Amino acid sequence: MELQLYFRMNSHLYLHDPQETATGKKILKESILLIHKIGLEEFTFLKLAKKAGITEATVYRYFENKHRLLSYLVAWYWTWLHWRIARDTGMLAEPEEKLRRIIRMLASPVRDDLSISFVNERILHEIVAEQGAKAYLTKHVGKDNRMNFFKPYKELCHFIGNIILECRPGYAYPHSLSSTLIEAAYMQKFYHNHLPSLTDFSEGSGTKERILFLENLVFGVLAANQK
Amino acid sequence: MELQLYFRMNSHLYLHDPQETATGKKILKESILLIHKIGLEEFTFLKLAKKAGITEATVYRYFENKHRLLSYLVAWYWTWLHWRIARDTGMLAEPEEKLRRIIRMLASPVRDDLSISFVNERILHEIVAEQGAKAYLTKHVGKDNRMNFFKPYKELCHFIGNIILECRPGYAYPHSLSSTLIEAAYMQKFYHNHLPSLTDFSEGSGTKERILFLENLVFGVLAANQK
DNA sequence: ATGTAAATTATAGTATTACTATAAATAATC
DNA sequence: GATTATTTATAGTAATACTATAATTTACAT
Repeated sequence: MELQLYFRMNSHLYLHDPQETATGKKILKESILLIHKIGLEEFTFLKLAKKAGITEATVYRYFENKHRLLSYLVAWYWTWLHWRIARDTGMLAEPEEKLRRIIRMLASPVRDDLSISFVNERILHEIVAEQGAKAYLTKHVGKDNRMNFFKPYKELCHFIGNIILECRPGYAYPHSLSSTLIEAAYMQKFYHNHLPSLTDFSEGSGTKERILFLENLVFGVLAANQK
Repeated sequence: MELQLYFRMNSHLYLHDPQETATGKKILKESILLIHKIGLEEFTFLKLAKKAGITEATVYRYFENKHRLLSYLVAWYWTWLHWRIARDTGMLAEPEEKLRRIIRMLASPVRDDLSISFVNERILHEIVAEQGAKAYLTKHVGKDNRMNFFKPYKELCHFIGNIILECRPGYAYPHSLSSTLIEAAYMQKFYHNHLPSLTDFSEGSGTKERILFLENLVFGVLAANQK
């Protein structure tokens, strides 16, 4: 029996739980590949259906529209990353050590061999980095928020915020620093790939330099806010 | 004779220079109001045309599509902000003082009485904050970049990066810190408005707190990277 | 095994969107 | 005042984002 990763998702994100059926899983798997390949704007349910060997109407039975599907995938991603971060920092004693590990995990590309589910996490990571912001940059962000679509992201942000507070009890902006850190990790990667003059990283992967920048940023701020 | 603000824009952004005709200016003015009102997803050239009292085809004579129009508006905005920042920091002696002024300008809402053009800068500022990222979060970001669509943003980023370098010659990440600062200023405002638990700001405008957070961030990093 | 209900998928359609082609009107210039 | 260039209007098309309903498959109780 194969190990399957399963996260219970907010039921308002879907019409029909895609994790429950083979067709649903195929929709998730293929939509990740297709959104990654052609981008959210070009992505349609018809193209997805053809790629997945099902009909358009079938996709509509699972997801109201492509934005909901994106929100689902993004929520799944943050849930997964949070789970991984919690797992990999749990045994560390010092909050500074935890923070260092988190920065490394935020800034590093996802390795393929970690895929133990029907989701290609490496590709999904790239989708989140390149278009994840579109999940909330909408006019209906308030409504979506009231339905708790962003809960996984918020929980990760709080998790990291608490570690920041452990490092510097009394620091006034743990959540703002946490959300800034997460955004900067993904943003700097995007900029380095596509608009490199907005960064100071040399050609190549740049992962190490990005980690150094983020460490310098976070620990610089913390050093300036001594206990 | 009325004072009119005019920036020469990258000619690849439009098919027909909207700043040259009354109809063109009307398109800019009304598109800002409409995108702000209904969001980029719901925004169509037909709706814009009806609102502006012209036909859809007329809009297409000026802009290839709505994404180009957004790119134009966003580029205009960064050009305008850069001009304002250069103007308001030029007479300041100390780089730290300049940086403080820049942070204030990035984090503060735009006041209405500054509108001396056919563009409503206050509304445009909100568009850039809420959906400006969509201008580059696309599959064709590389192509757009090669056509220099993002030059105004890059130039602002370099301008601020140079001031950071004046504060700390030898600091390794002036551009990354600059782009992170700009993004964080807008992002924290968006979060504060729509996903407040990702920040630590109290209800109300939060402008002062956002400025304090950003100052603490930037000057904390700089303090940790002593000359 | 078989009948019935429930779940799932397929087919067919509609209004809107994102354009293009071309005709008509207006303005600019000599 | 005629010619040319510019601008706008009209009319269309293929694709998109859905909805309604019919057909099929699956589930499972007897």
